[in-house]
Amino acid sequence: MEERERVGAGLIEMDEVFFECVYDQVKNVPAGSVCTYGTIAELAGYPKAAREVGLAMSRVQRAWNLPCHRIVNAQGTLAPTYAFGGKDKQRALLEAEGVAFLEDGAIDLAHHRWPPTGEPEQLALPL
DNA sequence: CCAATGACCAAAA
DNA sequence: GTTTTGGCCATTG
Repeated sequence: MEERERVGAGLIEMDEVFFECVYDQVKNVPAGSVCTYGTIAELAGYPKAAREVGLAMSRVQRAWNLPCHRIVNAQGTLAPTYAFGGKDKQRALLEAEGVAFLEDGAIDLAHHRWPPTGEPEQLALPL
C-alpha cells in the first residue's frame, strides 16, 4: 500500500522486511550489552549483509527509539558516523549503560557481546 | 541495467 | 599494531 511507510521526515522505500528485521534485533539488544553489524545481519536473515545493517543505522531517526548506539563493528570499535552525535556521543551512552571500553578505545566484546551465542564463558568473575 | 557508495567483515601482506 | 584487497548485498544516481 502507498509508497512504503513514511517515517518522520524520511521516506523509507527499501526492503522493509530486511530493515524491519534489523530494527527488531536492535531493539532486542539489552542495555549494557552491544551487538555487531554482522550478528544483527545474521539474525535478520542476511548473514553477509552487515553493511546494510550499518546503512539501516544511518537511516534511523530519533523518533524510532532504537538503541542504535549498542551496535558496533566486529572489532568492538565505534563507527565515525553515529547518527545521533558521532562516536563520542555513542561511547558516552554505552558507558552510561555500563559498557566498559579498553585502552585502545574499543569495547570488550568478550564481556558485552550479545547474544551469547554458544560461548559458555560468560562468568563475570568480578574480582 | 550499470556504476558508485556505504555506521561492514575477514584474510593477507 | 597498520594497510591493502576482495567479497558481500542493498541503496542511490
